[in-house]
Amino acid sequence: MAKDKLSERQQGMLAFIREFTGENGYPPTIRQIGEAVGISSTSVVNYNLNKLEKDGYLTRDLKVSRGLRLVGETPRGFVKVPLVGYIFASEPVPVPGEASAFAPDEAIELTRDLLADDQDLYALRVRGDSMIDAMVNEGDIVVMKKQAQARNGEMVAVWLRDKEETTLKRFYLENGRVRLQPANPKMGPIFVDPEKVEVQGKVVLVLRQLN
Amino acid sequence: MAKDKLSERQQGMLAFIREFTGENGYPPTIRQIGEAVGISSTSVVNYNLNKLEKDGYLTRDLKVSRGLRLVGETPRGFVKVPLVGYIFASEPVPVPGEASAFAPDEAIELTRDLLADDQDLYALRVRGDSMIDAMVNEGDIVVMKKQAQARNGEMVAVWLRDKEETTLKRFYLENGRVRLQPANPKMGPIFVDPEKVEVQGKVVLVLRQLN
DNA sequence: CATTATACAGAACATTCGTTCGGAAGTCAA
DNA sequence: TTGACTTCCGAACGAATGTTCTGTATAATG
Repeated sequence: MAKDKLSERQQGMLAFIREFTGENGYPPTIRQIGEAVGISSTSVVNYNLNKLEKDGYLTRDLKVSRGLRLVGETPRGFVKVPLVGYIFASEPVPVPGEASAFAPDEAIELTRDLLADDQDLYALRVRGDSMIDAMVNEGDIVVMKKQAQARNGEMVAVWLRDKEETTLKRFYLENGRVRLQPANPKMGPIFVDPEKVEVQGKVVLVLRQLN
Repeated sequence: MAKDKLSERQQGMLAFIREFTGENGYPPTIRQIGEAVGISSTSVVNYNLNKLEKDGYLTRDLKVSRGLRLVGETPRGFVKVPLVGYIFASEPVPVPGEASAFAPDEAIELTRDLLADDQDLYALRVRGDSMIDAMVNEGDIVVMKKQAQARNGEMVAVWLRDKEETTLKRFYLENGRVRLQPANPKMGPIFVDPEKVEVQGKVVLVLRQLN
């Protein structure tokens, strides 16, 4: 609660805890903190840690070695999504084989709060500019969730049998036909016979890195 | 190195370590691991940990409490980017004030490998569909790096003084004039007097979450 | 059969590590 | 001044925790 400014020592402690934890994968002990910031007595470190906790900068688990956690650093929720290939209009999208749970030459790491769900995900790099109507372009990465069915309104990757083409669209089944709505609101939908549509997966995230 | 398959116990240990660490921010003790997977003797846990280390599944720091680290389990690279507002065509983009280092009602967390740089970043939510030519749309999130100058080829947010409009384009200064190139390759560039262009920041990442 | 390696248990041991206590020095207000 | 409060130190205590040792059972090997 005390909204006092932190003492230099306390700032140093926070900085050290952050750095140490990042480097070692576990937090430092009281004695390590003391040594780092130049405190000879463990009780003083303890004293300041309690203060920092009261001020809301960290959480302590009493009686537990290294029982520290910086608040805000918390979530620690990662998802590693294998980058399994490319997506472009003229081919069906690759779907990672069941068996090959692991062979990802590459993977991207995302924080879990970017995703609603973290099961059955895989990522594809967009190749070519044939998907501009889906607002994705060469180099973008689309994160897909493996599923063969789509619910209305979901953005899915579909393979159009007769056109022999992959496309990313919002999916609507209505009046016995499938309406595929481009992401770009300035473009109109296309209508397809449900028999001719193969849902390859649902798009859950699009990433575009600029450099 | 032993490429034997892991015993069920060892898999359980790895899973527990991963879960515990994710939940608490620090790894479990030997005894906690033992309890979790049903091993009564600390020596047996130790034994299996050594085996797992030899097989390359984790790293141990001897003599150190909770001195465990799962390999491949992320170098813990987070970046917390404050979500400071909205971007739309009819207003200049907000730039977080120098002083207000903290006031982010919201923030998004990204893994560091998504970004080339992690300094001076902030995020904006796209409002409206007036930026479709930049391949971003309502609801998308753009991550910006604060900078007032652009180098050729960079994707920047610029404020066009005479049009009174914000736009996202690739920036090229050539022959004394500025060429602004839309992300959408099917659209042509616009040319502007350098005096009329205010660079508000560089776009480093575009995120689109679908739900 | 004897030998070796693996996987485990239990107990004891040795540190590491969090906690507590008495006290000292400084600041601030009554 | 006195008294409270804060910040610090040093030392000691006890619990938490990693390590080691002895021993057993099993399977594979020759």
